[in-house]
Amino acid sequence: MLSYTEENYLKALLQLTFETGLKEEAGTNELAVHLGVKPATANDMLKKLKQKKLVEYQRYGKSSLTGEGKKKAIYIVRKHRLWETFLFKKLEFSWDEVHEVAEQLEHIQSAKLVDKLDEFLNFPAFDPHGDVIPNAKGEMNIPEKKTLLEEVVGHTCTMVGVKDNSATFLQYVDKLHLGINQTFKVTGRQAYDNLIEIEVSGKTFNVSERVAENIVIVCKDCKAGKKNKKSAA
Amino acid sequence: MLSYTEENYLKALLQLTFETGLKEEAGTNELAVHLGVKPATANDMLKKLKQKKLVEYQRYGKSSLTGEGKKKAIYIVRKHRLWETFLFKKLEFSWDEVHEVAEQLEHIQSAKLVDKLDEFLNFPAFDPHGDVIPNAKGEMNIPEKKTLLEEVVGHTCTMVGVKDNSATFLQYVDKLHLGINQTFKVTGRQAYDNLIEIEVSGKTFNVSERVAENIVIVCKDCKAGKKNKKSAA
DNA sequence: CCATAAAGTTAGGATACCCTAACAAATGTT
DNA sequence: AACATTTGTTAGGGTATCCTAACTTTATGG
Repeated sequence: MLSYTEENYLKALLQLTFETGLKEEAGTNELAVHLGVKPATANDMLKKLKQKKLVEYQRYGKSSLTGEGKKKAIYIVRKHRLWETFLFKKLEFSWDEVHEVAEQLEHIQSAKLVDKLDEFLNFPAFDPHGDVIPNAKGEMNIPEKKTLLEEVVGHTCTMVGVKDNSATFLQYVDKLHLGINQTFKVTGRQAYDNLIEIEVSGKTFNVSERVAENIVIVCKDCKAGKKNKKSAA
Repeated sequence: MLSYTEENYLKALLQLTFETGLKEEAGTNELAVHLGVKPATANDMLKKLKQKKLVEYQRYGKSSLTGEGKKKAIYIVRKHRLWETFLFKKLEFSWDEVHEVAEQLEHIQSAKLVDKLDEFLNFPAFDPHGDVIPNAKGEMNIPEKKTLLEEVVGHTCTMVGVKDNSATFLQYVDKLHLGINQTFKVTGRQAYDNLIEIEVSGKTFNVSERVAENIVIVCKDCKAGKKNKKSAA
């Protein structure tokens, strides 16, 4: 059983490496800054987590998660994002309020709770910020985000966010039967006025370029982004 | 801000005094046993909580909560029982599984979360164990429990539990449109066969004595039980 | 290629919570 | 009332997490 604090270090390492994308390792200072502690403190914990075989660490070197450490970190992220989704969808929290509370909820220990929550929310793929929710197997594909404007005709995509947060825009989005986690198909493009034709749960709409460039989506039909399975080293 | 541990001590004191009913004070050893720690540890904490003016404590004396301490303890109980209700009603946990997880969830800090959860659950009055959930004002009336068999005709009562946990019985209860937190009225009693007539959300049913003695209720029309408001000393 | 800056480490100390062991007060028994 | 038992307290120590300050290693750049 990991402590609250140990879990936070694992999550931080995940965010500094795989999630941020480019790097595979993180420095001690960098980690300390991320967690709001002093380098000396982070150093202590790195040694402890190395003991537990959750982190790869060597004196004066960069650190990274082991397979096991990564698996645990992804599980914490899964819980965090499921709770964010719960707060947003069921308890009417706004997207900017969910993070703080989810930081606490992510440490609740109960496998059954996580599974049931996932089911209760209907197995959401993205959280209210448009970030991927790792599935029950610990798989977390990070698809590339783009706007609807950039999507290819014929592809099916999922809305994960908006660029315009105004009430007017959000109401319009709602009218188009769109919303976070809503999956739909781009069925065509009008040659004359460039309107984008989409099919959302059986209904067809035409969307202007102005609107399309403010809708953030991911597309599984396009080349997949980085694949971050728990098994990846 | 109270620590996780401090909160547990306050809750324990509440349970050993007001909740259990008879006593107004608790001893150091008693408290230690309740929390699974040694008396020396409980002693340290009592001194600390006295400093914070949450507990009344004197060397070699019994301890009790101050008004402020009691208010905080009741709030923790409120959170605990709301989470139990959530797990039971929304996530299909059984009544005996909810406690352990709620022990963790009760420490989550977010006033908005508590309010929204309460609303989401439709302001339940009782948790899955039939215990009263303190309301948003910190009021916690502890009504006397009895069986439906003992209820007076004309009174309105709320089901808070069952004595028989068999599937057969629970299904029957369901058929009568009854369940935890369901409020209904006892409208009559058939002189001939002693069946009890109740009115549940507009529908009328006749219940046998056999069934009635297995349904635990509380009645607000009968003399109220102990009233434990946060303001009580 | 060496001096300085940046990054990382160690030692020693603080606090929160828990323990054991020895001691002190209160209670109960006759 | 005197002693035994129960109850409560203190002193001293352990672990986890954090800190500061002094130090070492690595990286940088003239």
